[in-house]
Amino acid sequence: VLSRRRVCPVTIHVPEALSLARMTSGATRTPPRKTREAKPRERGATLRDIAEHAGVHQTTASRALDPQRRHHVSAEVARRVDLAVRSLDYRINRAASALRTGRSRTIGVLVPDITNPVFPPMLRGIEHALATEGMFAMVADIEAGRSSIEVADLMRAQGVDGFIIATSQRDEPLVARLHAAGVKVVQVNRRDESGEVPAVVSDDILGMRLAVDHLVGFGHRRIAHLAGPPQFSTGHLRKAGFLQALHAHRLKAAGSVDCSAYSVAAGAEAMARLARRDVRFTGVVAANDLIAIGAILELRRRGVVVPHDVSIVGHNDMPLVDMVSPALTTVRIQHYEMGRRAARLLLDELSGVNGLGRLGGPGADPVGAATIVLRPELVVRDSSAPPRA
Amino acid sequence: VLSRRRVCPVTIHVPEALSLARMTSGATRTPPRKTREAKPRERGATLRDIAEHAGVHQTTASRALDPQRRHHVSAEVARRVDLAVRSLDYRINRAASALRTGRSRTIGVLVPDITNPVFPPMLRGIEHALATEGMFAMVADIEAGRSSIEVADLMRAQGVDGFIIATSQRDEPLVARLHAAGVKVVQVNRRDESGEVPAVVSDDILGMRLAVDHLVGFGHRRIAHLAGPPQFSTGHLRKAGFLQALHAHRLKAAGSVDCSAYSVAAGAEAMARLARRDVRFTGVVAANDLIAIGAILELRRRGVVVPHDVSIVGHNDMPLVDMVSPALTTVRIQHYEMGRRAARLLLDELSGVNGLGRLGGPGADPVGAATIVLRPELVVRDSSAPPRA
DNA sequence: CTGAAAGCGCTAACAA
DNA sequence: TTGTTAGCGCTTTCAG
Repeated sequence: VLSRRRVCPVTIHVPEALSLARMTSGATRTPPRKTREAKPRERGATLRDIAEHAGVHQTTASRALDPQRRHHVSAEVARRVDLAVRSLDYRINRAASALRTGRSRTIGVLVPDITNPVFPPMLRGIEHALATEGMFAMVADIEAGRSSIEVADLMRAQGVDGFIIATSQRDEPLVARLHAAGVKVVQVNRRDESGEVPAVVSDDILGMRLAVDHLVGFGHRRIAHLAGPPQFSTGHLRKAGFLQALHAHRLKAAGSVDCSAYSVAAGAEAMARLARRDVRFTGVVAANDLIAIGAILELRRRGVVVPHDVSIVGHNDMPLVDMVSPALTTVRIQHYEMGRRAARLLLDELSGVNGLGRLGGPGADPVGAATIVLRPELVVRDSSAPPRA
Repeated sequence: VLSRRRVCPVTIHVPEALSLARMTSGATRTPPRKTREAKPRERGATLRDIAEHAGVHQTTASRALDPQRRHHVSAEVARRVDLAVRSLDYRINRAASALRTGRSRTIGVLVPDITNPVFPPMLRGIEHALATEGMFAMVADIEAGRSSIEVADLMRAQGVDGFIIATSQRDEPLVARLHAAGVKVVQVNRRDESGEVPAVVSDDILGMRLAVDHLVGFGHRRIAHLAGPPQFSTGHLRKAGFLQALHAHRLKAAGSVDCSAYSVAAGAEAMARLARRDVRFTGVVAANDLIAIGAILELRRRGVVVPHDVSIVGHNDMPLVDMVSPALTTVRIQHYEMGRRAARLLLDELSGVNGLGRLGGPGADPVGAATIVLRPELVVRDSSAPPRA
């Protein structure tokens, strides 16, 4: 029986200093760590190794390594600990840290379709903001058929510290559920309508006003709208903004049809429906660039030339829309900045006022959730022009 | 002193069954858990709660919840455990699990620039593959100025089970370093040249042959190349493939210039350099679509019409290149599939042959690393045509 | 400023 | 098939 109890029979690729530390410590401990043996991968140096190498107690080493508490240890100790870290190639074990503190330094990000060019820059903004705090994003692409609730539950099990959600519908059960459970959530780009969960969005109403004003400025009077899916705040608000902007000019919509999705196909299909209605229009404001492109394709198919016969304005200023033919006039929104701000907002929530003052949970923020609204700008290109005389 | 030692003075939002379990257990345990008190967020039910609710031991509950070991437990117990899970809204604590097992069910993904439309579908493939195993991707966008080595080290600290790397240069210190440390790594799209680390790539040589054969088939004889950055395998191999394909037709390159990046700007700049050389060409094969578009812009600026005066073929079939003017003839590569396969390869490595047979580390796979090469296909559109007579 | 002690929630090894 | 025991590596009291 005793023969099985040897200390770490094999050691591979472990710096010498480290294995020394291990051996010395072996004696002072309860029975040697047998669990150490057949691990999936050798584990690196631990805090105990650092402590021994630096000749201090674990606790002290831990303090020396935490920027927050670093100044509670003597300069000399800090130096020795740093040295040990370097010579043993120590990396903190976040799993252990997470288990102990309940914080994983990870956040969950839910996007509806990374393939939609709107989201990559947002993701970028999110990651860059997280990186400044040494945190990471666990990204999940919620494809059709996968429940965002299930994915979020898995992420909660993983211990994410909070969520950034770009999949919100206007009535979004997931957001409500997470919020009710006291989980920190920030919405980005789209938002639910509870008003209880913070969000970072573009000013969709203003965006549509820019588009409408532009066409009206050209002299267009008969303007139609290809609306986004009404279950998203973007679709809903842009449509409202469109109508509102027309109203300000004392105009009525020449027509408006909802698209089933933000896609080229849906845009083409919607334009076909609009055309079938036999309404007259000289300008079209689309809820998004993909829809605008679909519309252009459908018009072309019908022998209508953009912008000669009909002007079209998109929304988002996706990459390459300056290269399509005709180059698309569109409303540029701040994707990267939206992502960045959303992450910052979440970080603030995690460490900030709400962190300990209240216990989180529903109603934790009686003032109402923070909402950040970013300003879009119009980018005029070739798909819009004055109407034919 | 004693007054401070009360057990959990406040309990909020905890299901009744749960708090009951807690109280009962309190007695049988060592001193009551004081650490429980001011946590960042209330923790949910634990395995111990489940065990008590189901009237079995923790270990048994654990077994019942692990699909691997579930059949080692009686059907009745399994049922009771499932019931407990549902009624207590239990979610496994992966941090604890990770600490114990050394596996986090997370993998790290490094991309050079998510904003480049090549990567989102790859990411998608990766995530979908991981999702089948309930795993997640921690994605980091390695922007200029952030060291991929540092990011990877942070991710290692987070305990990722492996890496998928899309940032490889031909001589990639990161890949070498990780591999040397016995970390599981798979490369996608680009690969290093050590040949020791598995990769999933597109057949770049074949891709260029398709492009060249297409132009030659049209009757082009003077064909130039706009090469990708030579430090990437894609840039290097596509250039080699281009030359090789020309050679097979007994032709010589009309010229070849390297681009400094895969971008529209770099493509335009390279085309300008090529034009300045005063070489004659009727066809151009670009290493990537963005470069091709940059080239088209630059040619247009110089009064050269595509495809009337010069034909251009791109590479990748990025979204929207069918909409640019002229619609781009290009080589389509399987982005989504590359990502999916890369993830599967990594998963196999993690659970498979290498998992326990060898100890990982350098030389763990004496047969040589697996490489998966996917076939590209040519997509003919409007940017290529027979040369003028 | 430093150290001792305890335990976060889980699972592997062993024993019954 | 089930239970016992121990400990993964960290941080948090609390005591000196």
